[in-house]
Amino acid sequence: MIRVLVAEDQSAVRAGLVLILRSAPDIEVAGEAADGEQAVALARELRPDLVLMDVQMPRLDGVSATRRIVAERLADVLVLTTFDLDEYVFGALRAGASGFLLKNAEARELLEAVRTVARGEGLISPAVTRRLIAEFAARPAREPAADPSVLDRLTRREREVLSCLGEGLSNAGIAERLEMAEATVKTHVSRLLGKLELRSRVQAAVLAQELRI
Amino acid sequence: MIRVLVAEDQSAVRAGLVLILRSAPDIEVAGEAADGEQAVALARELRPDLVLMDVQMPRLDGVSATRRIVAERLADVLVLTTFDLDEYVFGALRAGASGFLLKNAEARELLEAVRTVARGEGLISPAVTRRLIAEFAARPAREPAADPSVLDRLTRREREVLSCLGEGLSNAGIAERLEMAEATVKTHVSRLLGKLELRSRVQAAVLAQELRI
DNA sequence: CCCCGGCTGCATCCTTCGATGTACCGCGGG
DNA sequence: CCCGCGGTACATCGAAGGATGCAGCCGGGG
Repeated sequence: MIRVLVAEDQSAVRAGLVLILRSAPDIEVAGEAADGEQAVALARELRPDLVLMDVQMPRLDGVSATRRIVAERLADVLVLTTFDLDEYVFGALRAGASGFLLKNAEARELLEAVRTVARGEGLISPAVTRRLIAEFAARPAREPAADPSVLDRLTRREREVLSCLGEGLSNAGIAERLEMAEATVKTHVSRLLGKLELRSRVQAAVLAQELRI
Repeated sequence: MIRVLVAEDQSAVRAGLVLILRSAPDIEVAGEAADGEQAVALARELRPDLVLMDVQMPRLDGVSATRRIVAERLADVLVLTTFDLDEYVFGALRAGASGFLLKNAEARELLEAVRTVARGEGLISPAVTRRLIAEFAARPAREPAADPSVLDRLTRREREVLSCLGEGLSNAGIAERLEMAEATVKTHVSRLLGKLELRSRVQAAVLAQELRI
């Protein structure tokens, strides 16, 4: 039995969703929420298998609610919306939603979507899948250019200094942050430049950026 | 009528796919290819609506073939594979595939997938959708942190210098690249630092990185 | 026409950076 | 024990960077 929490502010729509869900023998409506805050609260309380989440809701929008629920690992989230705006789709998926369905979906599709997500799989409305693919393809592949293994050659202190360099700090700034003399900072900078085969702190900063540190 | 080109090296599997496709009244098998090279050549010749593409094929693999077909805008590509390895999935999607289906799909699902892609929508096997979402979410959101509008305040020359800074070049290096005296480079660096409210070239380099310039 | 303001270019001066030499500490092996 | 080695720390000095002042150049008004 799949226990579902329905989060949708328009009561008529919510009633419709509940009706559809109840029509399935393997699905049970565990609760109903009329806004995002309630959705999070009820998810904590009821621990459903899945939350059917509308995007547009008062108090706390569906995307934010999704983020919280996923962060606390309370349940999987299937996001439901009328509009297939990119910001909704990408926002919801980045928030950790397991699926994204448009409201114009058939009742049958909705039930199938619930079962799919409950199985631990993912589901995207066909109409938005192509844009997701496009967006995905557009993003540059995680550049293997920046090789984290080079960091192994650095000592802990040197890594700390490199991190500071990535923030654009001056030697004086680093000295203050790491509580050492500026002269010492220079030593570390010099050594890490040598180990990484760089010629200036600027290149080190760029590298730190690429390595996200 | 949807015209489909089937690209699959194992003849038995290919025959099975053709049989399934022929069973649908709205789908026509326009041709069959036994490797990637053939697939590209036949796509050029037959101009099908859609190519059903296996990943593992001799001579030219399915991902590369997909890349070519999409680059030439010959047809949409629905990639088919036995294994849902990340490299296949992400590779195929980045190559421009419109859909990705596992071979364990039912005949009905296959036909539905063909129709979906032919409609211009996208389709991903549920089993791999979740990983696509995860991968998508893992990629850093195009950070709005770095605001491209600040660049409007810079002159063309200053933007060129900023770009060089982003590569970690020294003033001397920039002078050579842009063919001006080092003293002039310093002027531009100084001015752009002021306009961007930064305090060192390192911060400018970091900013240039974030803006991807 | 001339003037003005912004862009571009260069030179001067002081600050910061980076290379180098040295010293201290802790640790493992001869 | 003493030595060597790697990590950390600091001082010194030449080199690079950054601020500032100033000059030519162009385009739009007055």
